[in-house]
Amino acid sequence: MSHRRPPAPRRTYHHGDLRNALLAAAETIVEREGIPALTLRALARAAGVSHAAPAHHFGDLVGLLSELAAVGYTRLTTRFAEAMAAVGPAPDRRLRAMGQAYVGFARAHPGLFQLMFRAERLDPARPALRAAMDAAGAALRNAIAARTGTPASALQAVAQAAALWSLVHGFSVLLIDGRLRGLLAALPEGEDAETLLEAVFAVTDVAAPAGPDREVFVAAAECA
Amino acid sequence: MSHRRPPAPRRTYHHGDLRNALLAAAETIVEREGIPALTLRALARAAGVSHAAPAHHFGDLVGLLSELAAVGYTRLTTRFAEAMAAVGPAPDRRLRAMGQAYVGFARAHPGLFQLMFRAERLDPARPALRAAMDAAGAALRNAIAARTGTPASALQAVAQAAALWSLVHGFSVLLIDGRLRGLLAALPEGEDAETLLEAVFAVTDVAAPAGPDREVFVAAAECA
DNA sequence: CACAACATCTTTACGCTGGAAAGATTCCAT
DNA sequence: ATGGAATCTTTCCAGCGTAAAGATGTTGTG
Repeated sequence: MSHRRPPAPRRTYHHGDLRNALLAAAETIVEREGIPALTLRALARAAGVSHAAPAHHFGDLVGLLSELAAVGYTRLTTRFAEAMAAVGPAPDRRLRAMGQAYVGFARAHPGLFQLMFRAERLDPARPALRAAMDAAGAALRNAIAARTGTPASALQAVAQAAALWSLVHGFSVLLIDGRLRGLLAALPEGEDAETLLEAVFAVTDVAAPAGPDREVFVAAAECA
Repeated sequence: MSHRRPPAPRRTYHHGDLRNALLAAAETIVEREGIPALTLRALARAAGVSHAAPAHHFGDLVGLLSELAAVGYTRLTTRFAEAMAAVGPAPDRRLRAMGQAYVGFARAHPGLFQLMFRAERLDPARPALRAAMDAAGAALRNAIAARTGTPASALQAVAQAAALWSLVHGFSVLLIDGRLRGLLAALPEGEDAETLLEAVFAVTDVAAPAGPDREVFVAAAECA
């Protein structure tokens, strides 16, 4: 089944598409045994090739991890698109759906997610990684801008973006690390991480219908 | 039974207080060269001892990293206490001060902060680490509970805690990783990460008594 | 003071890792 | 078909964590 596509950059020979096989094997290793277990040699063993074969395709370990992180970012981007398409055009719902997609991705692929933010083991200069990161970042920024509309100030616009990203990212990281176990245990019966996230959104009003009224109300409440 | 003198720790034998010397050297390595550079052998070289000496004090690498993370948590806890003591008894200000202390700690000790949340390289069963983590967590919970008062529901109470923690943690992680550089560059002249954090607090109304409008902010500040 | 038990550090050794270098195999263009 | 290039293997080296045994200074006990 070796069909040839003119612009196809992958020529199959011995193993046939070893590069993609390595990426797939790398992902299962990272999800099942964690990032430290993802070594060039372990990967080569899993793929049934010599330990030097991965280095040929990815240069070194940083190259492999960067390439794997890139597939993570593109997958996250498509997940963003799907989640937003599923809730219609309302900017509020779209932004909230994206936040849920962010956390959902982290829960579905914790190892990959952690790798995507392990800066010291990635090389952002790699074209694939940079492009994938830019795409994901652009999707996030667009959704935030669409919801914010015309902000009162540049500071507020930036703050809203930073707030939403910080919130969903922090929630994802803490949840994956099991740091929220205590809080989850304190939840009423039947509530899980997903409903907690919704409640977090409601409390922060970052991804909920907003207006200056609420802020004024809060300020007034503090006075009393 | 071992007496301990803070000013003159030269009480032990060969090297004298090698354990603390190792912890100090480990911190400088982690801050200057990152977590991957913190190896038992590099640490031994930095301390001028044989490469097996650290293993005797910490068991293995996980033990060393756990012990170092523990000093990070205790330092964070004292930073919490100092920051809250500096702003008086108002629960709002205290909570906000704690959030700022959280991010400030991450900025001051990025390597240590990252290590503290590198679950796969830590052993939470270590008494020192567990105790230090519990202390920091208790401080955080107390400050949140003091501000929340009597919440409308258990879900909301948990959500407020999760929201604040997620927000400051996510902000810290993204800031340290340089992921907020783009947003920081979009800030008005003279604004830095600190003012962005304040704006984030204002937007999320999790730890801020005021909205983004200066009038509202001033009004609320006068009330307090 | 003598001496044994102990804690601390060093030496040695083993298997694992990433990476470089060179050889072998297969594909592709000509 | 043939030369060149891409792909994979083999070999080798230094660094790593860790275990075990040896060396050295400290400390408790008579």
